[in-house]
Amino acid sequence: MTSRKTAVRAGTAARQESILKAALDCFTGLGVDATTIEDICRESGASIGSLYHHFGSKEGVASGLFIDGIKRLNADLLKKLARCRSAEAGVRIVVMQYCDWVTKHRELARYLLNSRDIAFSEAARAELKQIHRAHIIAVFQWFAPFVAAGDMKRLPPDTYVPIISGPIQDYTRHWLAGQTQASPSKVKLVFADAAWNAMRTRA
Amino acid sequence: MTSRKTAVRAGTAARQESILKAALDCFTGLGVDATTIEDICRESGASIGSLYHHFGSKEGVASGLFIDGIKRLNADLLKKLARCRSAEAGVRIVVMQYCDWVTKHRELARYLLNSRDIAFSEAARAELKQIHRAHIIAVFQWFAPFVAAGDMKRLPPDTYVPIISGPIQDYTRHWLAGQTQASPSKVKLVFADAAWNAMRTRA
DNA sequence: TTTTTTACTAGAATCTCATTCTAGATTACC
DNA sequence: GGTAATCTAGAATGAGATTCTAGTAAAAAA
Repeated sequence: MTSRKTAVRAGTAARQESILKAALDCFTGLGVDATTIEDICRESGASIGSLYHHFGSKEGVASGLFIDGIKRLNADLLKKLARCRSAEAGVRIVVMQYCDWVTKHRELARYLLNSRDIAFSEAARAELKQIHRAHIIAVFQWFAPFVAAGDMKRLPPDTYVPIISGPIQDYTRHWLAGQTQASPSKVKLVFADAAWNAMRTRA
Repeated sequence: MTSRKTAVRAGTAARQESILKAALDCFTGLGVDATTIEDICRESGASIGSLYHHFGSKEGVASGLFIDGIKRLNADLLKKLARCRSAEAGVRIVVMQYCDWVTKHRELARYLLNSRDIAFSEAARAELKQIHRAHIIAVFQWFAPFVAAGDMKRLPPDTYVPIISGPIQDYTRHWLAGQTQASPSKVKLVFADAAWNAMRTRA
């Protein structure tokens, strides 16, 4: 296979974005199962052929939207984490930025929390796994020095994420699902405290 | 409306169970979206008409399986909780029984954790909400005396479940999704410790 | 510039299911 | 035994995802 210029055209990114945006609107309003390809085409102005050219299938649109959202969420966390200067600040920001991001991007967050990647194609799942792995490594690299210095507990590696992020994710999932609970911003300090208490080594 | 005997026939429960069992097998093996009604019929030996008579739709089968699973999970917890005699034992059993149940009923647990009730009908969602509410009330009634006695922290009511159960649920979801993590039974003590530490009032 | 290649758009035709419908079999209850 | 309901069957229908063929237009090559 000779290497080859892909020659992506000018309007392409815009068209893809318009399809993803339309898909999110439809998914939010009608539910993923109930939205048809035609709905997305109508809402985005793309033709069926165009949509299939760019995404290959309805599942391709769904996983594209999912991957795009996860990337934004992850990037936002890394940006904010980079500004922190202590283990406590880091642990707290993990909880706080999740609250803030979910509150700021409600529809997308609802979609991310309610889609289970199980329904995606093998390829999409592999990409997500790769993205997840890279993100976890980046976050762990940030925290590693603090664990080494004894500022944070040393636990089985796979337990950090559930203990720090599990509670706030569970809470926001219920909030987004429309249960009448206080908005995350009202309780985020409770969860940030809980997370830090679970991680701190000194009183 | 005059009250009226419903006259459910003898083999009915067995037939419904066979359909739910077949559905779980198909969902596990092929994924929910990819399994067809015909798949479930073939696997269960039921006809299309019979399946639709009992469940009304594919979504009806999916939500029936979900509701059935949630009921079992909840009932198992309440049974084990009733045997506990301290706040610490109660908090720990919430974590431990979740681990144990998920390990013992892997396929069903995977289905419960990966289905989002968002896709269900209004009626099914209402029933689930009702079941959830009743269960939460029962669990809170068990814990209330200990909170009143000062054995456990007093927090915003909606934060107890996320803080106690959120981490282990997050962990098991990843485990069931096939990430190469240690089985829940290997780390359940870590999560039980974390949950109790987050709730205890005395050192 | 002209030509050629390739990305991209369009939407009609196809095909895969979920669901509906009609008919008939079986069981509970009198 | 009668009869009214539950339950079983599977063919017919219809909705909608996907495919296919035919183009259009931008980029690369000439």
